Amino acid sequence: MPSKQSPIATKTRILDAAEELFAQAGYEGVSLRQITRMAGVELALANYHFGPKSALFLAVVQRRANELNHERLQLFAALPTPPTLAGLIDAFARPFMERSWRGGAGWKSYAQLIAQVSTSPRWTASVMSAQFDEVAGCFITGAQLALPQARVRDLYWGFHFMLGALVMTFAETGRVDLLSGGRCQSSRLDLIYRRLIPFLAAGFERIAQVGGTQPLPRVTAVRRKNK
Amino acid sequence: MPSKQSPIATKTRILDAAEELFAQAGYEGVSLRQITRMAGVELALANYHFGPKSALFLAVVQRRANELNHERLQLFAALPTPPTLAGLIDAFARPFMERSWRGGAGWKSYAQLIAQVSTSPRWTASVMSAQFDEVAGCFITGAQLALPQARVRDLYWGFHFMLGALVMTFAETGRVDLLSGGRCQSSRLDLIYRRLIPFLAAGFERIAQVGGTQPLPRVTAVRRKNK
DNA sequence: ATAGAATTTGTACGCTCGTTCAACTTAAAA
DNA sequence: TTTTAAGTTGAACGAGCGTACAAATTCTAT
Repeated sequence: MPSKQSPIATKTRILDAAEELFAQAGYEGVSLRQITRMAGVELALANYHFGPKSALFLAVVQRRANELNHERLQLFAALPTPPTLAGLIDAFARPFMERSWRGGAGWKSYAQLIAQVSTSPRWTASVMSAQFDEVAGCFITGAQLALPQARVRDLYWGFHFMLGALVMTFAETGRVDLLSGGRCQSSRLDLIYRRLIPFLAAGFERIAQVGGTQPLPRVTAVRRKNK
Repeated sequence: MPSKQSPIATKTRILDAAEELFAQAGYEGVSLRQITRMAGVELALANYHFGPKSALFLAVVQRRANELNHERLQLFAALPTPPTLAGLIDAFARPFMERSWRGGAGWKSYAQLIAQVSTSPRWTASVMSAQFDEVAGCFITGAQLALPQARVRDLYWGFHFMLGALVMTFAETGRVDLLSGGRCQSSRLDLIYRRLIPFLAAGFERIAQVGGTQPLPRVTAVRRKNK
């Protein structure tokens, strides 16, 4: 006796389960059987609604990407001209951060999933760039206004470093919890955020000043001597 | 006719192949058959030399971790007292960065593998913390000397952000290449490094000053209004 | 030279994987 | 009410998976 509910309910349940499991174990680490079992639906429904596994994965990523991009653009538009650097960084980071913090378990899983996808070369072009690079371009444009003396290339690198710090935060691996003996908690995204924005703003400002011209500390020579 | 060579040569070939493939597709994304095929050895040799697949994965991570940790500690010891902040960051980042840059394909794969492992909750405690947290603790100790006015908790968060930027760089996903239209190249780790160290040093300094007390830019109010 | 240990080979087992499909049930349109 | 489409079910397919093991080979020490 097939218990037929609204097809969008079925699709949502599959997406939710896939989101959580993919975030925990990665694309190949999860089987369609695990996903449909957690979703409480039959195996074949995954294929019926989404096609092959890879398309389901893409659907999981896309579902929340649009909402994120939309709000980021809204916040960009609401900035003054020229924007402050901290305001620009906040406008980029806050939509994701706030949802991961209090948007429910789904958004938390999504953030962890994006964190893993961001560091894997095989998903970069097809998933990350395809979904997020348009808005990233807007960020760079805003950064040029906020730091007009900076060279564009340095702003790209700043964006790259910013992404790294964000991604590491989203991942919520709990490593800093272990390392600090509990003094820091990965789950307190609000406390992290208060430090993240000044950290990144200061980094951008320094990069805008010195670019790639700064001589590096000469620790290498000492290493050679000791070896 | 079994072509028997030195067993350490066999083990090395398996480790090299596993390292490269794990870096490309993750733990579950690679089969022992793929690994042994690339290594040019029989399937059963993987089990004979390393035991189950999970032990092979751990062996891949451990092989280069010891060398890294050792040199990091050497560089720490060679720093003046108190260390400069940039020197401390350099001592932590350079061993990995320099090997990933010109240490050959193996080190490059290893860096990409560590980047993926770093953002996956399931490997954090058993792999990342177990291998690298002792040296990470030394970094924090040094940071306390370099920034005596900072609260320790803020230094942990600075370390967390630094790890994120490092990991994103190691991943070499090529995303910034796409985003910048070729103006930036993920593979030019030397050029990135010149910007990474000042970026991180400035971030640490700012965090040491303001900690979590900084009020955030009030973009949220605008968002509410627009919605 | 030969015994014994270490390494390599080839094959096989049981299991899970993604995908497919015809039959069946439900909802909506005529 | 009948027709038609959409959604669901359960079973099956071939393929690849990690692991195990006895036989064959090569090295090492006596």
